[in-house]
Amino acid sequence: MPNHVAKVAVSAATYSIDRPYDYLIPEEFSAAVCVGTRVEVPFGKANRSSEGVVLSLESDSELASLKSIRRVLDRENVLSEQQIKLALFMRERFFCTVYDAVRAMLPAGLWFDQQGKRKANDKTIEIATLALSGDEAEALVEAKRMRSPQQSALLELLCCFETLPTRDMLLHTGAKRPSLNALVKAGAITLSEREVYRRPEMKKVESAPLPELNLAQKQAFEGLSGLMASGRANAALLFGVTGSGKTSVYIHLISDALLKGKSAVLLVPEIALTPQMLETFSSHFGDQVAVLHSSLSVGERYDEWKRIKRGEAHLVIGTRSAVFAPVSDLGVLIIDEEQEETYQSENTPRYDAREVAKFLCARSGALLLFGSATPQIASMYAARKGTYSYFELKERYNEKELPTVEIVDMKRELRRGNGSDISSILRDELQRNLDSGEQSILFINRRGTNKLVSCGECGYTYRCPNCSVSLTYHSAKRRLMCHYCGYSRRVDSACPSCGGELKFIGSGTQRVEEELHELFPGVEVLRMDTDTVTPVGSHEKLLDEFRDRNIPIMVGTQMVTKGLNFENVTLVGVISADQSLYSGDYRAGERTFSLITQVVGRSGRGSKSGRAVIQTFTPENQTIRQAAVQDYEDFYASEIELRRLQKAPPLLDRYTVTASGQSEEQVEWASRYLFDLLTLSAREIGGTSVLGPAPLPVYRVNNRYRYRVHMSGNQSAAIRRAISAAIISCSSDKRFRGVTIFADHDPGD
DNA sequence: AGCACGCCGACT
DNA sequence: GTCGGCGTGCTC
Repeated sequence: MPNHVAKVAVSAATYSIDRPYDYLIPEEFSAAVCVGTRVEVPFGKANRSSEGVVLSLESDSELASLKSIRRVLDRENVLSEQQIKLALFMRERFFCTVYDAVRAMLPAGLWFDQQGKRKANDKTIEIATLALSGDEAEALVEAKRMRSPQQSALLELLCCFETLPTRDMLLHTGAKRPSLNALVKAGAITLSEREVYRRPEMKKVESAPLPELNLAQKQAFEGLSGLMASGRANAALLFGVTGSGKTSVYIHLISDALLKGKSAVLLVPEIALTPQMLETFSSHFGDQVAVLHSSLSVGERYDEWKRIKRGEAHLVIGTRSAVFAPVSDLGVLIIDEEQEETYQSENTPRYDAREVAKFLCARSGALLLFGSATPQIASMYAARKGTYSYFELKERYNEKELPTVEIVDMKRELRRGNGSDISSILRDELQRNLDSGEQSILFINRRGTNKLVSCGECGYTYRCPNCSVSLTYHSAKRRLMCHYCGYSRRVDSACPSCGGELKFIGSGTQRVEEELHELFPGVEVLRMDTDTVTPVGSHEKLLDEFRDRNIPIMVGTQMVTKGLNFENVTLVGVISADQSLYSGDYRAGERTFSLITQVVGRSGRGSKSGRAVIQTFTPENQTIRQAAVQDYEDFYASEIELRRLQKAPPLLDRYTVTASGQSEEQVEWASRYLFDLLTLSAREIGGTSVLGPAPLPVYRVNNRYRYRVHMSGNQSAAIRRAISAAIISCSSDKRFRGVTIFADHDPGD
């Protein structure tokens, strides 16, 4: 019985009507339509054309009459059966449509623009092939030498290589195009097109032997390798303190997978920050590496995707979306710095790469490895329960001591009359480093690192017209900007409200930089923040400069915390540790611990031992004290107790449902309605609680108001069903037209 | 989301 | 009589 019917996920279907739709397969497409190809189908009353993807093939349908597929959009399937299962899982897990999931899984180059043109095509180059036997060709080379020397030279070159790109041939011989055409006409050579890959640019590196492992690394590697070889679905946590050499374990594990003919995927939080890491991996795995991240061109990304799909690249390194790389026979999937929030997507589909990875590895029997120096409380909880296997690297590389850490009470500093950002203790430590020619890094733990502009007389501040936040001043652009929607405007010469003088309050890196100049006149300070690192690659340049020119002090934001490795840095200072602590969500402690640990870890990576100074207005705060002595165990113990009391994850599953729209009243009503629906469901499910609705901390973004309801319990599947039903009910309610609703599992903010 | 069907008021 | 208002319901 041939398959006449295709079940199709349609792009025009919204979440509330998203289901597989049956379409007839016209006779002429019966060979071309297979599972995982995209098709064009008529949809709705007006039979508007919509894209769709074939989920399965059936012999017939339960429905009496069906519409037919109009066109097949791919020559071969763009999704595997496995990936289709993943898309269906994502719909259920992240409250998106199947097609939303498909959109996230495929590279942008495969999609079509308004005119129906592909955004990236296969790139080809013209190549010439010798059409004569060796002897014949050599004879012709001689014959042509006098009358047509260019033709002769071209032919002679081709004799050595059989086939060559024509561009290179013309370049090498200096011959012109007509000579080449003449050879074609004479039947001496033939021209054809060959597909080439657009490869992202990478520094050329020498191939290197596998790094040597110390005892602890070896034990971790052998344990993990054993799990991988078992072929059973496994997840493991590798807890390795900063500088303990997790990367070496990754390299051995990946090499192990590749030797067994399997592929490997390595997810990193932010590729721009890890050029050193990329170099290391390409020195070991060369062309087997495919890189996927946001700063690739559409063409490059598409070609890397093809190399992976065709089995020409077996190791994928990339950010969040690389979890969708079309690898076959996955051996190991590693998520480095697994606590980072960048693994969670903030746009539709609002997926979490860690959840996707869990699904994929469970399905394929691959090993899933979470690596971190400061694991999520949830991950360590899973390891303690035995859900994850557990491995530890306790020793720092070549048994280096942790930096000595001093906590400075800024309240006391203030009482003593020092109102600046730099305490007397930090000042003395900086002086010590200046004297000894060693380098220091100062870290500012603040979100808005830009200047605030306000009136010195009436206190007026500039607010964003679209969002409920103040505008900040970007000196590079010389404009006031909104961080949430990108709105910008020029700054007035005087206060627009009272005509008073406007003050520029440098709230972050700039102010610290100025204070440093006052404290240490003539000492060079390198500043690194969004103001100084806008163009692509300038981040790297600044870091190289810091190292090569041995600049005494670097001041920066978040970006100075990640994976940097500078021999001569022996002092780090955290200007204010408090900022991330009191954001009001249950993961604030986790974030602060991780942040401080990472900063402190930048110190003393070379032969000299390191120091760290942490400034805080709450020196008695337990999390700060635990982070200072790098006592994760203790932090975990107190944090998990807190979670137990708060009934927070990981002891319960928590979901949030958010309504947003331009009318605050409508959004409020919609969220109230959601709350009522969910409360009813919660009563049915039992052991489930619903909180809210409440406006988000920044309750207006881009002219849209945002309200949120929380739902937690341990019946995760039932909760998800209830949320799905509530979203459908609410978004098909006419009273709430213009309100959009989305849900997240345990979001970070 | 779109789009058609359908059942009531202002117009040629 | 009919043009068009937007309430209601469906999308293979």
